[in-house]
Amino acid sequence: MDKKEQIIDVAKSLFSEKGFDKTPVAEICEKAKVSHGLLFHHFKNKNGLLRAIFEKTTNQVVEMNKSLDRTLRPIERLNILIDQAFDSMVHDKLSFRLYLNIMFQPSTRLVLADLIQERFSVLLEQTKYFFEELPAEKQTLYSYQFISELDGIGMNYIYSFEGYPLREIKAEFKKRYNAYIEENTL
Amino acid sequence: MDKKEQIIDVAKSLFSEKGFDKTPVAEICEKAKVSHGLLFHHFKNKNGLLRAIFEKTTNQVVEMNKSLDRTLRPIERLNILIDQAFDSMVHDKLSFRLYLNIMFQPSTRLVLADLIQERFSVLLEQTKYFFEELPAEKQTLYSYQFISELDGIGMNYIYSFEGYPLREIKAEFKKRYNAYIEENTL
Amino acid sequence: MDKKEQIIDVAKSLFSEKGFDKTPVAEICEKAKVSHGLLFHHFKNKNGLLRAIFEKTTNQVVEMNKSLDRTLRPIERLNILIDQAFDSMVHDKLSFRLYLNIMFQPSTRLVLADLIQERFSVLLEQTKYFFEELPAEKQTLYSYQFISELDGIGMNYIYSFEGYPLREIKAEFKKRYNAYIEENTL
Amino acid sequence: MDKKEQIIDVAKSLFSEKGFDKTPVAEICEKAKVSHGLLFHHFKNKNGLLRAIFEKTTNQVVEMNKSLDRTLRPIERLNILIDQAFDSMVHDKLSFRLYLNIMFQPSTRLVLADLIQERFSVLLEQTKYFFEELPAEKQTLYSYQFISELDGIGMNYIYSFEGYPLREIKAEFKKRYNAYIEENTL
DNA sequence: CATGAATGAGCCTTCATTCAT
DNA sequence: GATGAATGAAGGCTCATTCAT
Repeated sequence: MDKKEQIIDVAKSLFSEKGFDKTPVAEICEKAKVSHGLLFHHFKNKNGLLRAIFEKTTNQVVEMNKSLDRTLRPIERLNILIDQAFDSMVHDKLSFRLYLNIMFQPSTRLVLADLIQERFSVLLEQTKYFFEELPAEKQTLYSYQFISELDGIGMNYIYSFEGYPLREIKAEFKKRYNAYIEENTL
Repeated sequence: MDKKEQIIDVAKSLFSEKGFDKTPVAEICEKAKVSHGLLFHHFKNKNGLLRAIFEKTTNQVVEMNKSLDRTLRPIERLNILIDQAFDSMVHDKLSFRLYLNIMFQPSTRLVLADLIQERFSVLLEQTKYFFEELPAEKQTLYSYQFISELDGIGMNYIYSFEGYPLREIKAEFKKRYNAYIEENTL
Repeated sequence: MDKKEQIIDVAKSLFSEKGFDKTPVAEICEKAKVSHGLLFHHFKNKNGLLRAIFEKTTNQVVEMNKSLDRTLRPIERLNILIDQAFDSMVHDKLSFRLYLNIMFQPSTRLVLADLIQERFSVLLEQTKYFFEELPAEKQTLYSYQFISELDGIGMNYIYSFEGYPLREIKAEFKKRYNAYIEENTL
Repeated sequence: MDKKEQIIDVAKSLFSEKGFDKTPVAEICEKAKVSHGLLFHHFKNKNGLLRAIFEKTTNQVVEMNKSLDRTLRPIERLNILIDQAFDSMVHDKLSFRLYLNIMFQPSTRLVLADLIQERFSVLLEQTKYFFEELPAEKQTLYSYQFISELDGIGMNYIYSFEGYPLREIKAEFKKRYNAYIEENTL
């Protein structure tokens, strides 16, 4: 039982649930059954802990993307990714809430500025790759649009009061991006 | 110069810039040139101030919507609203940042729970109205989708590192929602 | 009973007795019967409190000097000052201990750098004035020497283990500086 | 490369530069490239390390004194010692700063109480020896005075803002103590 | 001799809120 | 309406020291 990993897990969960700023270090220690000192032994700061979490999550996202079978056609890979994306909205709300919390809290955003920048660049590149068969300017446009819409859907779904038509929205979403690729591929 | 209004303005600006939690009441007082006592005379507490700001903003959004000329056809009203929405992303980043900050900070979200619920309902209803000529289930679907995508575009644009293709995305967005209406209207 | 002044008094006493770094703010508050918050309401920092104390002491030293009757001859004024200086070693050990503690703790020295610089300049100027009848280079030399020796005597006396011959050293000290003036005045 | 000696050197340097209290053991370990465990293996605790340093320095001072050629006349030995003392002010500021820091920090003073007492006694005895040809009460007086003045000059020089007339002060100092001996020796 | 994970007490500081004037 | 001194709880962080390996 690696205590460092334990701290990260507990912290991620608490940050997601209560927000970074509203999570006392003391509570993390308590829940992770770890002394105060140890947390600061492994992480420079509360901020440092946040960075560690963010980096870990970025890696997971990138890995997920890399794992896509490159022998598949773009449109097939795209559909797999869309499935994964919507799946994680449903099954990994934790990560998504934390992501939203971090992104729109100026203080944390600042702390992670470089990592956010980096993650976004990677994501953008990987997304463009789905549209590789399209003209360059379309690749960029659709990528930004793809990411934006996915974010928007996620953020509305995650905190929605019942009745969010996720299934239908996903269907529509999938249909549309398939169309983008197909119409330009003819 | 109404001091109460002054407090609201300063607070809104600071909350947007630094985040609600990271804005000390003391700083609001200082910048608004008002004593601590006065602020708490006008607002029950810091949360009360936030609620006042949120309510005011909700009203403005609703007013904006109501002001749409009801003699116009839905598709025309829709296009006007889309223009307004994208315009405010560009010219009123303040409000949008504050909105995002508040929505995804569990603590503030809780404080405003009822107001958020209310604002969303109103927004959803008003949006459905654009799609009144479509079948009911489409109205709901497109409304959720419309709001989600707009949020997603806004949040990515507002915090983007240069190069966000807002103009093109807006064009695509407009084209698409026009199509939704037209194809179902035939 | 001005609470701010109360804090200063208690702090000065504690800083002197235990050293600045070893004096918890909590203890100052406790002894001054003042809340934690108030201390930080009046002083920016623990450092700010130290600066306030130092400034106040500097003013007292300067006032003491200014109060010397300017109609007296330099040599008379000098003797009065020497009396005062040795008196305060005996009766105001508090200030002297604090002074020594502050001066030789790199951290506090840094915090007070500008104030130390300033105090020293004023002291040097005022001291030179005693030797105004002497050639310029002697004025400077004797002033530095005067201050240095007084510091040295004070610091050895203040923490000495019994038996420090303060009286005799003072006599010798006085005799010598009188001689400096007289021999050059002929 | 004896690690114990290495620790002492690094610690002495850091204590001098930042002050004992403001030097974390961790930093000593880091700079000395030694683990925490090892430091506490060699020294009982941080205080123990300080004591080791102090004792070592005392020995060096005493050795310096002992090395004076006993066949020389007191006045000659005195002049050699004065040269050495002023030399070390210029070339071994490190030790002097540490000495000052330790002496006037109540906490460290307490930790070293016995060693300080001891060092002072030895120093006083050795100093008296320079004045052996004088009457007993003069021996004591001049010794205290000699030590005090030397301390005062050192502390003002070591932390002076440019322009300290060390050379002239030394000349005056030497002249005076030579005079003390000569006039009493006639 | 050597390492470094782990502990826990203690300290400075922030900040929303109250209340006498 | 208006002020600002005063409160007190809570939080982040440092650091000497121990101990299993």
